[in-house]
Amino acid sequence: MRETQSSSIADVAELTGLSQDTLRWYEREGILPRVGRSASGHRRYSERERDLVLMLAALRDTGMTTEMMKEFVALLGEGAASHGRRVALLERARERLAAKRAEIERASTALELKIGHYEELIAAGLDCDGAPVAEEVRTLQTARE
Amino acid sequence: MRETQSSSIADVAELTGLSQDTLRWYEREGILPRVGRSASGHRRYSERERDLVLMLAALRDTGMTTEMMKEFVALLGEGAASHGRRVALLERARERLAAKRAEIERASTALELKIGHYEELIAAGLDCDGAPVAEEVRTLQTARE
DNA sequence: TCTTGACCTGGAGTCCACTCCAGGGTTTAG
DNA sequence: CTAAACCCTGGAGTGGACTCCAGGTCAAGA
Repeated sequence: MRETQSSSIADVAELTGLSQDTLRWYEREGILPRVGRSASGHRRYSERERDLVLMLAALRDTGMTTEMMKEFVALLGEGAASHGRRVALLERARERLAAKRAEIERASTALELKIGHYEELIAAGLDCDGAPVAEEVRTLQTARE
Repeated sequence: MRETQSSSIADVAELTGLSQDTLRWYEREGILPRVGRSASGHRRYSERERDLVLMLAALRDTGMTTEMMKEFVALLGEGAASHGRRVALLERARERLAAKRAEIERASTALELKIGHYEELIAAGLDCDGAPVAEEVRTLQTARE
């Protein structure tokens, strides 16, 4: 039986949804360890390497920074003893996410208030200073572009 | 009675939480219309201008882009007839926010799964391939740094 | 008078995560 | 033999929203 097939960068890009440029850039930045090359110097991804890229794509999609991804890959190299530190890293990512969520919720509330404010003004036929709005202006108010 | 006091850029920065550099940059980019100047060329913000900056700071905090802020200020100049278009702009901001929220929720779910995965492995005393982990390694697993 | 401090302008630099490009090699189909 | 695909490297460019800086003006205080 032949060894597990290796894939080209195009295959891995397709598989993971990362662009070829991104794959090359991850390698240059040391986020992804150097991938094997064919005789002609083209990247050939082994199954292990493919799986690693898939995991990195998943971590990226959790909003992790590339710096954290790099740390995570380093921990993978340390085996099972680093499980605790991996969890800690993931929890840092969770905290980042929680902060972003809080930020969004806050912004959302503020925005709804502001939208409500304008809708009230329009409904009441008033301008921002509380003065009534002329009829011919009111017909313009529902225009959206 | 004297006219309402004008403020220095330092005051307005303090009031709005925007940096002096940001205030100057908003003006340069045309997000904020040119502010009045004193005889010596220093910015003097009138009450109206202060309120406008406060509003911009609030819009910024809703995650609006500076481009949208610029549009919004332009609509302010058109008076009550632009209320509808202002609402439309705010609704665009709302959609951006909704998209970001969806993104975060998705990321959050993925992250919880991943954290759960590692916690299970540690609890079960297994490494990623399902092989048992040696006792002396297990004591390292709870280490977080 | 000298210094300090607040402010001015225009331009350059920063961060992040890519993305694009020039210039070159190799492999495959016709 | 040649053209088209595919890939390589190192370096430069992008976008958004600032942030920093050099070099200069101006007013008030010791």
